[in-house]
Formats: sequence, structure tokens, C-alpha cells
Amino acid sequence: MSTSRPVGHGPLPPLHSAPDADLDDIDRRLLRRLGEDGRASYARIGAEVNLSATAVKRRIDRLRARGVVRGFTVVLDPRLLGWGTEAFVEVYCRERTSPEEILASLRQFPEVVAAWTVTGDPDALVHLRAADMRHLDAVIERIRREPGVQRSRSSVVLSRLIG
Amino acid sequence: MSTSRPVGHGPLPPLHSAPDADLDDIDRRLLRRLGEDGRASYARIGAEVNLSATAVKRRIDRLRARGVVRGFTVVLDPRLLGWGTEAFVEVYCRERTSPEEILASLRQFPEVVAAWTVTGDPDALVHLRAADMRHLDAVIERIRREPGVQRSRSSVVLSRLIG
DNA sequence: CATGAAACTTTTTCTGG
DNA sequence: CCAGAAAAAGTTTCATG
Repeated sequence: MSTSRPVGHGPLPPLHSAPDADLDDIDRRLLRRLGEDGRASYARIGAEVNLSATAVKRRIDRLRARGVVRGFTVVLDPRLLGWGTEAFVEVYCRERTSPEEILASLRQFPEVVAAWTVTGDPDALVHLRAADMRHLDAVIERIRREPGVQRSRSSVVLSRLIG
Repeated sequence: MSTSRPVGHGPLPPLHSAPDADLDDIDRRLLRRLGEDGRASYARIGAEVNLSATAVKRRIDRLRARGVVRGFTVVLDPRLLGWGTEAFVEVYCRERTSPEEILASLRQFPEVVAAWTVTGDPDALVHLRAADMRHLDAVIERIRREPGVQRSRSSVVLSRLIG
């Protein structure tokens, strides 16, 4: 029943040496535990941080209220779900293409797992997930044809090192 | 206690139209619900998918056993934790630098949230999180000085569009 | 073989110290 | 922060289609 998902490296932001977050040591251990198993019971967490289940719940509630804890989610295996191929696409937009327009363009693709506007030559970086190369190719082609998009440069993921 | 985290776009792989995963419609709805709230009770989930809590638990257990569900985790707000600045760094390695060496280099930085080896000109793409620009700059400098690293090209994240 | 109901255990949630 | 009681959720067992 225990999930082994080391944090620090991974989808979670680093907990240790956080510059400033008003977290005490117990909060950090507690969040680390929730990072490893988001369904861990308050009682079990409390046993590990030397706190009663009630105290643990109150701390987590407080962290939720503050917005530090945004919620809880399930971690799935994209490969086993049939989404084994991923890529990053740098998108170069035409002049006068707003982030809103980029967003609107990308929103329609379920293959777009994440996207950011960035500094530098490209305007946006897009993280794609697809079933296979063929699928990936098709999606990239469709993105390139979007009105606001001028050109793009793709990197297919060979292996996930961290995260 | 309900978390609004739309899936399809985001850290979760898309659930709908999964090419092949041996998931039936109930599994997909169930996973979607867990994506939104990883701590939702079996009873509540069951009420939404017209199944008993027992049946829901067994389905989730089965999905865990198959590896489709890797676990559960908490979703944190990096900004409120003091990690508000992020960037992507393309790393160009020297000849004969293995992925293992890249991994070993990057592992030591807690600021490295994710990293992939990729096709194309750069060898690796690195996702960084830092407290601020100053911090980000320092980390990138340290990465550039790593033995296996030849040069790098960075994009600072301006805004998160999706994910 | 998956399901649902019931029995049983653990955990959560209140209350008041 | 602790203790205890009530409520809810998790877990196991068993019978059914």
C-alpha cells in the first residue's frame, strides 16, 4: 500500500531548502509523505511525524486553505494507457499573436499535456503525448497548421531521466 | 473537499480516446474522478459511476496491480513554496557523454524537477525550478560547469498556459 | 468473474477539555 | 495538543447472477 515516489526530483516542487514558505519541519515531512502517497491516512502520517491524526489533518487543512496544497491526484502510467510517445515542440508564432490565441489553439489538442510561454527565440514550449510516432507526427503537423503558428522545432523524448 | 483539476490537459495523460489500454468506460470515469480528487472516497466515486464502494475499490486495486495506477500524490503550489521561477534548459553534451553521466550530473540539483534525453541537436532537456532569477541563473551556471556539459541554451518560463 | 450486501476494522470528525 | 465518542470510510467475507 505504500507508493515509492521520491520527491525533490519529480512533479512536486522541492520541499527541502525552500527559500521562504512559512513551512516548519513537520509541514515539510508531512508534505513529503503526501507526495509519496497522497492517500496516506492522517493516522499513519502522524505516526511518522510524531503527531496525532487530528493535528495532521488540521495542518493539511491549513495548508489547503493557504493554497500551498492545491489538491490530490492519481499518478498514472502513460505508457500503459497507450500514450507512450512524447515530445517537446518549440512554437514560433507570427507577429501579434497573443498568448491567449496560442492557448486557444493548443487547448483543442488532448495530446498537449503542458505548455508554457517562454523567453528567447521561440514563443511557446509545448509538451506532447501521443500513442506512437505516427500519431505524434500527425499532431505536430496539425499544430504547425494553426493560424497563429509560423514554424516549430520538435524534440522527441528518448528517455525520461528525472521526473 | 473537492479539487477542480481538469484532466486531459495537465500532468495526467489523456484518458479519453486512449488508443489501447483495456480500460472500459467505468475505469475511465473512475480515473478521471481520481485525477480531480485523489482522496475521493470509494463510496462517492461509486455514486458517480453507479457502482458500489466495494466494486470501486476492487477496480482501483486492479488498476494498481496492473501498474496503470502508479500511486497517489499531493499537488502543491510551487509559487507559494518559494519556487516561483522556472526554466527549460537544453543541454549539449560532449562526445561520449552517456545518459547515465548526464543523469548523475543532474541528480545533485534539487532545482532539477524533470529531465529527458531528446532527439535533435541538444542531448537533454532539463526543467528547472528556482526561487527567483538570481537563483535560476546560479543553477544554470553550475549546470554549465558540469564535466559532461559542453554548452546550454535556456528558456525562462513567462507563463504556464496548460498543465 | 465481477458485483453488491453485510460484517468488521480503521480512520475521520466532532466535542470538550 | 490530547481524549473519547459518533460518524464515515476502508477492508474483508460471502453469496449471487
